[in-house]
Amino acid sequence: MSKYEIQIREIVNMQGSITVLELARALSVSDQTIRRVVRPLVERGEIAKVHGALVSNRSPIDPPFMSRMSQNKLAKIAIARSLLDLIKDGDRIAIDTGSTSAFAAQALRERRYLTVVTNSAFVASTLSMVPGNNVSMAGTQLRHHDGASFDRSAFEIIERIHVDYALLSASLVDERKGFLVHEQCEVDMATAMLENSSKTIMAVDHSKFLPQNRKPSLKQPELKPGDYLLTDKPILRQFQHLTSSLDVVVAE
Amino acid sequence: MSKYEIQIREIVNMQGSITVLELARALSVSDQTIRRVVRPLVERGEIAKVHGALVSNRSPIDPPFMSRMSQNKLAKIAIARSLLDLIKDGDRIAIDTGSTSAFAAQALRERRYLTVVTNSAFVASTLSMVPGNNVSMAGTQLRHHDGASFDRSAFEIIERIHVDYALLSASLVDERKGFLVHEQCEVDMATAMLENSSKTIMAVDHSKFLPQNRKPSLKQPELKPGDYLLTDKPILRQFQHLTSSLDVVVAE
DNA sequence: CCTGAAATCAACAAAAATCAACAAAAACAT
DNA sequence: ATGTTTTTGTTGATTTTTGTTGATTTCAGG
Repeated sequence: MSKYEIQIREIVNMQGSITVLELARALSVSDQTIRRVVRPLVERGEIAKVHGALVSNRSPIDPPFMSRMSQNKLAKIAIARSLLDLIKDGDRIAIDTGSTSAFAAQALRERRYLTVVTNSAFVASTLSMVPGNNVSMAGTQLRHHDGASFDRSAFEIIERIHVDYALLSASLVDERKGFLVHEQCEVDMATAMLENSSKTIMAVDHSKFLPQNRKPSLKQPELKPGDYLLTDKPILRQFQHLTSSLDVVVAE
Repeated sequence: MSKYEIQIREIVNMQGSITVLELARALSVSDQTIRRVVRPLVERGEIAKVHGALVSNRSPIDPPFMSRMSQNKLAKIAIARSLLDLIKDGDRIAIDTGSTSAFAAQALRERRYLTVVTNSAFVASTLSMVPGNNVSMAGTQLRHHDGASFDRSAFEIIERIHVDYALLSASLVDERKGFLVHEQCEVDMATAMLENSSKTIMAVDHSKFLPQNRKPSLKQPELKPGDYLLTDKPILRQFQHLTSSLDVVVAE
């Protein structure tokens, strides 16, 4: 059994399909290697192969449409996978909204007996289906942008439940100002989650370190020393002062 | 099976229809290639083709993972589609939990400016993504069985919002006792929705009229004259006394 | 019923993906 | 260290897919 098998299965099943070349690039190996390690997988019927690509044989229905829209799928899947090294069965976790969290929720279906509190209807729906989980949806009024709630009751519920980890994200990482998002309500929610958790996990893929068209301006709450930063490429020199006190996990 | 199949199915089902040329441009391949790879898809009946374009033959998008579990997919899709004849843009609607409602939510994505209140995280998540909708998730604690909430706050929210239609379902239709479900909390929720709506729509596929292994015993609240019954086969003689005062819609 | 525009089909050449075999590199044990 | 095993990348022959061309069919409007 090759060391890539788990990753490949994960990626194929999450994405629904991927070309051999894309996968080769994603894992930084040659296309021939992909073909080789994939062969036993398709012989065992775990995934299907067509000329040029691999397709999941799990029902084609599975991948959530949110994920399809999103950029940097592979990076986010990698980050979601590395999250599984941190979160164990039975952990309690608060999860914010956003596509990174959507992938995280997908991955966390592998875990059992989680206590989850989230303001994202998508995350809540995904994880509530797992037997043994205890899922709380925080908030009532959902915004259509991402199906998340930021009303007063959302905050009340977040503040009522103390958890082991808060899983947060950001829209942009700025060299000077740190982790930024677009809206004040997101900052407030992140603050509430952070204050009611033992540790915070900030998940940002490498694209968040690059300049963007629509620039966010609001600063996420300060992380504590020992909090985690999950990303998919090594931190560049000019950002390292932001992450020096953090446990940086680089997914690959 | 071509590597484009998943994408094509996704796009066609998502959009409802698309021309061959548009699809060719979308995937940056030639129109000829589209025609070639589409041929097996329409032969297998997965999508339909007309001169110049492809059209989805399913409800607007692939049913969710819940549906794999669920029996009678086709019946439920048919019922969901006929629901679209009742519900118009801008309507306000309360939706209960269950697989019938999951399909209904999928179908209702065609409508805009809906006000939706539901105790199902799946329904909330699905409909909150539609731009223009106003979606409220009722309840906090989700049960893993179906991602629905029946806690006190769920009832408070249902009772706070008055809607045009309550969309309810049942597990079994009994010749003598009428519409039955398994749990008291479901009856309570149905009652709350019914009391805070102008009209009630009861959606039950024909299998609910047949005897079942796991027999439910609790009676749903009484429907009002003029309420709707949506089903997929004509009502048998012995059930007609239950439906005589109702508007019966038989989907096909 | 006829006609012109658009869509489809059939066939062939070009491009891309696959496979098999070998050599280099990495991992392993002795 | 040394030799062995395993894995990986490369090369070139083979197969599959794709785009193009031109002939044929379908559709809408007179």
